Amino acid sequence: MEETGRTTHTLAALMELRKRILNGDFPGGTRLFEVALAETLQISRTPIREAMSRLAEEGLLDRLANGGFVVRSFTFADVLDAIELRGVLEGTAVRLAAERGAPADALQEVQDVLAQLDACFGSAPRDVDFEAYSDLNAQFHTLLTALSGSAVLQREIERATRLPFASPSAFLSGRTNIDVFRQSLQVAQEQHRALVAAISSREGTRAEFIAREHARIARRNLEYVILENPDLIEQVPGLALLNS
Amino acid sequence: MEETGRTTHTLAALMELRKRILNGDFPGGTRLFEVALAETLQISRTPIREAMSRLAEEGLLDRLANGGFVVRSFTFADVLDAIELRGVLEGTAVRLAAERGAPADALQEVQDVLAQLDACFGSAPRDVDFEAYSDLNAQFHTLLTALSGSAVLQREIERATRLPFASPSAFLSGRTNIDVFRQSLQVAQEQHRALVAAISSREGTRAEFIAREHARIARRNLEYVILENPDLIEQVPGLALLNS
DNA sequence: TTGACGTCGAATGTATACACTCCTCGTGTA
DNA sequence: TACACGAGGAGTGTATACATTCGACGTCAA
Repeated sequence: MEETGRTTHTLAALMELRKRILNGDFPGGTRLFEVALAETLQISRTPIREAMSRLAEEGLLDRLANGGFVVRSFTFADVLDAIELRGVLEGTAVRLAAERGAPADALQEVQDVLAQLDACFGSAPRDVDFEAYSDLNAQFHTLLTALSGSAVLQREIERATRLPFASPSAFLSGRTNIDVFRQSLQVAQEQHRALVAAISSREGTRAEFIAREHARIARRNLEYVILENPDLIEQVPGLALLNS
Repeated sequence: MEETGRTTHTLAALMELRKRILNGDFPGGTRLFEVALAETLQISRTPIREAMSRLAEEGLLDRLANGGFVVRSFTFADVLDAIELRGVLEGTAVRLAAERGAPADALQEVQDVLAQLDACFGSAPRDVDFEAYSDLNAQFHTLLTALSGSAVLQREIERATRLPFASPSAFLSGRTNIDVFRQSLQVAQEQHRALVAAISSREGTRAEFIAREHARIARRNLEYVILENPDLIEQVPGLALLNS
């Protein structure tokens, strides 16, 4: 993230507002007022404006026609669509990587992360180091998109992936104990391997297909988990902003 | 566009800066300073900041780590990638439209625009009403993406389409007299028809394929036109910001 | 010569006062 | 009752002064 640098009021407000939005303190459609937030956070309107502007960039806020911001409304269908979108974009990235030919050293780097991911799995099917897996998985996907050689695509993927819940594993893995979810990680890892293999052998179409399936499984898992445990929406910070 | 409303200094600065950037007044990599621009435009720093913030949203400016903005660098390869990306996204939209089944009235609306597009073509191969075609074409693509039924996807498509030159016909058609370009419009219109037909008959895979081919032709045309007429980069406003 | 250190300045961060706009609500009149 | 009009207030737009930060540059000493 970029907000590890200097601590300014703008960054503090940005993080605080993002936290509150994802936490569900402001339901979708809520209008945010500069003056009110300035009082709440004990700072002036200026950094509040700046922070809201950046949250609009991130897609968490919408600008109103005549000034002001409202919290963006996300439905459950939106979340599923975001995952599908991510699959399409990553699919394009790996297709391009295969078609254009990824540099050997970059490919090796991906292989290394892949091996590290393997190390997260223990002997039992449900024995997985979630914490490590999450981080490595994010790293894996980042390196993968970089293989495409398209700065434009990479940038848009980063954007789309930041949409709430575009990567369900990132926020579900550490917080739930649902078996179906744990076991799906084994499947995911299989796909990771197949993906890298397809890129290496320059099979663009196949790589794209696998990436899409990969996202589709993530999508289906989230769908399943939520439908089986509707109370998760209240429990998991970040899911609380859902409208429906 | 949204900037037809009330005329504020922020909007004035936004439009002026965007114009200058696209015009090539600020080459990619140029850092923009608040004070300097405030003096130039005879307004205070506040609306300048606001305008730059929005230009960062649009993807024309990049934020620097410790504050400030630089003009984003676009290479010719970036432009081609942006077109490819647009093809992928629109492809996804029409696939979803076909798979999920688009509402009949919305589909009819698309058919209407399709017919209007037909009316832009005269009897001779090169006899095309560019002005009308451009507007209708943009409208056609907008309606098409709306058929997907995915608000998230539609939003990201609008974003990606706003990237400079993601829709080459929009800025080339009215300004050039290149024959190959004129005739390609006939091909494009063929694809439009096939696209709508595929959606109507619920052939998602086929619809997606056509949309991608559609963008690929746009890409190839732009590539061809620019390589044959490198001086266009200087002549056409908006192309001037290219770095290489 | 090179490196550490301190000063200065340029540029952004922040606070705040004031201006403007739009919406709401009440009042008046037909 | 219905509608036009106008005042008031809520909220954002804008200007500006001041604070803060970071980097450039020069100085000094090893």
